[in-house]
Amino acid sequence: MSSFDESDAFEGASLAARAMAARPMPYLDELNPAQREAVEKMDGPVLMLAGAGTGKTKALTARIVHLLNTGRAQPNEILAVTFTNKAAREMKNRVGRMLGETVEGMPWLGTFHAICVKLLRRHAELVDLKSNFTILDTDDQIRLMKQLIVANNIDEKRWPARMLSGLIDGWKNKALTPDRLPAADAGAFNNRGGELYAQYQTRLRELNAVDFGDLLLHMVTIFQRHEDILARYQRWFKYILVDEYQDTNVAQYLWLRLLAGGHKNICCVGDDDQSIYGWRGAEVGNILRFEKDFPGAHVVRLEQNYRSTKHILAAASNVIRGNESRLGKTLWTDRDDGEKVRLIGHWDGEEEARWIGEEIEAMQRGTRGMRPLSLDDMAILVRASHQMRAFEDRFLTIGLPYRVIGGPRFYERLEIRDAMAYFRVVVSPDDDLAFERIVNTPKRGLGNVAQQKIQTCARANGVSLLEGARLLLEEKGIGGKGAKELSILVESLARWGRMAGDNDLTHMELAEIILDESGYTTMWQNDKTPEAPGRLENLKELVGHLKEFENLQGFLEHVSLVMDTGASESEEKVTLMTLHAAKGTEYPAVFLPGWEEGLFPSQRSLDEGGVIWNKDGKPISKGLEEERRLAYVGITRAMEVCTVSFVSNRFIFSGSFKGWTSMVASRFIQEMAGDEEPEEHVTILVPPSLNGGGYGAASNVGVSDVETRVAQANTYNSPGWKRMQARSSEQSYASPKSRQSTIIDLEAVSSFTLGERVFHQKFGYGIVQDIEGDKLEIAFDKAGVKKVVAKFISPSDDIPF
DNA sequence: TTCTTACTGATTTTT
DNA sequence: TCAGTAAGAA
Repeated sequence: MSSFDESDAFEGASLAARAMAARPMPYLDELNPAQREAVEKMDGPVLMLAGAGTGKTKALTARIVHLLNTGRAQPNEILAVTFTNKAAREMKNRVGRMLGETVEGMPWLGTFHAICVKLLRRHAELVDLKSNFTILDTDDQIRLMKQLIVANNIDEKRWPARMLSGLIDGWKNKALTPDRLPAADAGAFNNRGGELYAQYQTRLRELNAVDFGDLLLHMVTIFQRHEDILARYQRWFKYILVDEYQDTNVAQYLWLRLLAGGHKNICCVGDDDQSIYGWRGAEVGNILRFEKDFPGAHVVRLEQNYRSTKHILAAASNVIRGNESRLGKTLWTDRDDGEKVRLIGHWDGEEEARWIGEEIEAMQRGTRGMRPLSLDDMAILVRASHQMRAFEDRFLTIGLPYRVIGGPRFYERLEIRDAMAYFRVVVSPDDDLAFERIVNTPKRGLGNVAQQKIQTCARANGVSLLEGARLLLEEKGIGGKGAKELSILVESLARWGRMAGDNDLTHMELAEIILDESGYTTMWQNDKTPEAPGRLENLKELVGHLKEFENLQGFLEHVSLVMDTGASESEEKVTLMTLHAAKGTEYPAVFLPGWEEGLFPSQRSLDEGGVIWNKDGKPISKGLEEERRLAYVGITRAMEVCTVSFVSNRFIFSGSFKGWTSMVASRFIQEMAGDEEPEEHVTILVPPSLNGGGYGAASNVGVSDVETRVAQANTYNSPGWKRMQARSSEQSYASPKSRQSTIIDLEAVSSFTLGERVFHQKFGYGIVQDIEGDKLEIAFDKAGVKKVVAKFISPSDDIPF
């Protein structure tokens, strides 16, 4: 693939345009009438209401290609915004594929944030920043706020930094600057909210830093205050396209409206029924109001679904019909009826996980005449991430490979953030937050007291922390081993800084030198915790990623905006993720567990979601409607088989309460079946371990029922399970002694020998590699090498199932 | 200063 | 359950 710079892009596109114009435009022929309409209506405001699976990305990319081919705009005159890097990447690729080129020439296709960074770097001085400002992530943000809270003598236990961060984020999402904050909001956070917000903004400016919310907010401010600049961009961006419009917040909305204010050539694509980020500041109102905001808007509905079978679509439509605030679409498909949505009730979460595990294995083999599915074709979508644990436990036990989407990402890990903080200080010595993070990591004997002194010294002289530390050392304001270590660190940082300018040294070599000489690598090598090897592994991987960048600076810039590595795995795996993370994906087989009142819809969304009134004055719960959209998103991920399940008993941890709670099936289950013909699209499955049972029985279990079920469903009555229980209590007795004597220690684990095959409840089967006191090092078949306490291990012939 | 133990509190999450 | 933190002990 060849790349071309912006001046070449002009030639390339017009050549392509002429070549394309000479024959029918093939990309138009592949579109259905609605999609085609959305592509060909190029001027003026267009709202593309694209239901789930209706080929929205296809239409959007075809529109871009069409704009280019018809010569309406050059690649760099089109502004195309998405929410995620993934979406941006995909669109770039697809446009590129259609044009037969990588589209290096579309510099303004990206996320809101990425585009705003680019713009803000050009105009930083207008909001009192330098153009090399740093972008703080959530972690830095919270640490900064914590400092402010402490400095203001506020009890950080009653008023946690996380809470303040949530408030300020919320205000920024609503485009509220400190001076425009309504009194009611300013009074939040123990009456200090507004004040702290203003202080926080001042601190950011002092640090020459912005947070994610600022990227948008600063640009809105600039556009509002400087008409000439706004006008320039209004003219420059001839066409604007917005993906996932239902997810835009107020700040993004204002930003778009300002930019589109001139020609109004804006095309927004979205689906009000898939708006699930209200809690994060997204305003469904933006999409519902589009026609008012842009009078004369052309609305196109994409309603033909290419993804799911008729039954699945019908069940999804039944659910979403329960919502009042929607624009209304009716999805249809010319695919087969397919299989009905399957519904199954279980006794408890463990049984649910076990059943799904077995079902997945069955589908892999190919059941009931259905084609065998790959594990990659199956996904389990849960409401809250803690629900994943039950499945992970089960899958590890049976050795079913799975992948978790979401969760802590690479660049959020402790060791990665530490390493990057080192890089940050080297690249920009003024980065106080990064300096703070690494000054005593690894331990250098620089505790609170010493760090306080550095702070004071820096502030007194009006310099950065690093500079302050240097001055402090000169003045001999600090002694002992801390002083020695600190001077080593200060010198090293200066040395690495000089090395960064050295052309003979690659930035990867520099990174390794920094990590080694700072003692950071050694710190993890000496660490005995089981995570340490993984962390070292991650550090290696980090250095590997550097290869793709020209220098450390470029790398850091990229990482602050793109938090995923985009690494793909090759092995076949079942996917486990939250419903939120599932938006935009599709799988032949989808499992939707945990459909119970209080869990899904979640209690909190019902309590806190707020209420709005419909035109008849009837109250409708915003929270419930969003949950319902989530249910809709879940069902519509399925292409061929959709399995919904719920349990009658769940172990709940909520606040101080901990214990078994009996659950009631989610209202969405009833809604899914529809009113008129209950079982037209839904079929009820009976758990294999039960005779009778079924829907009603499992959702409302009486006491006598409970007892019989325990007897039937409980595999734990097996001798193996009992022996394991006995063993674990026996050895927890033994472990206190093990602290005193190694000899007794060995006795406690003497039932295991090197090379013995054993079983662990969470990690499954493995081989004992090493015995160290009451800890065993075991090479697990599926979970890798781990150190485990002996009491959690049983000989493998002792397994309970 | 650092290691240990006790306590708390718990959706959803991208940039 | 589990992680993250706060207070207390060595």
